[in-house]
Amino acid sequence: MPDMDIHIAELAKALAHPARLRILRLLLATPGCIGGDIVGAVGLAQSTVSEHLRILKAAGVITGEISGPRTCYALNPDAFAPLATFIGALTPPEGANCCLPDDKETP
Amino acid sequence: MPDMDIHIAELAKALAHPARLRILRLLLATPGCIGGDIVGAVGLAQSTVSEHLRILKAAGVITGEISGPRTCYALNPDAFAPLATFIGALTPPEGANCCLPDDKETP
DNA sequence: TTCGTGGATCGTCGATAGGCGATGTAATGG
DNA sequence: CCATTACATCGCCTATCGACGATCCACGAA
Repeated sequence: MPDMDIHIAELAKALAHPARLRILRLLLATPGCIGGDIVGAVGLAQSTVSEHLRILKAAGVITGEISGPRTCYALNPDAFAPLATFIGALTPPEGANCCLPDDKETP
Repeated sequence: MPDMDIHIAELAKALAHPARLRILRLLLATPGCIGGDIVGAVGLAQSTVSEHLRILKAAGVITGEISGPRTCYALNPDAFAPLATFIGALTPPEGANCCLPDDKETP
């Protein structure tokens, strides 16, 4: 049943670009609703950023809600579950750190 | 510092293909050392499978050790850590499940 | 040494992704 | 009403991916 694999591969593909990772980090760091601020932050053309947003939205990892003249993007954390499960399955033995969200790394 | 993002993107790209996911599942399910059995299992040409293995090896997610006439491939679970961390960071709020690789959720 | 086997590499093809500027389209502000 | 703002979409181009057959290479066996 390669169904799941295809879906997981699509999720991974959505993450397979630095610009999209940066966009996701921005959405994570921004509580509310940012629009074209993303364009300035990633340093790419507006059309390019719009395309990346479209890809992320198509993969289901973000949502875009039109709010007046702007569009409000937000993370959809649930969408990552299949990929996270897959990666978790590959890491049974030495994944010593379990669940601790230690933020103290990268001092 | 887009260093990390580039690395994470490479990891994600390694997972961004159903054939490679299948190969990883095979390596997970196989304790020892399989060689060309992979070719038969994924249903692609030998050269194509070899290329996928090369991509996985280049991303550092598997290791290939030449053992006589064959090559022994094995998972490298540690390699997924940066990607797993990134995905984990995107899932703070409603990700009630912490670390469990329990497959019994999905209500 | 010569063979046969298991992988790796090469060359090539069509398909897709990534980037940009230009243009299209709603909704707001004057 | 028209102008502006904020995105989305459209071509167009280059670069990379994915797949294959053909070929090369290294080792063990005869």
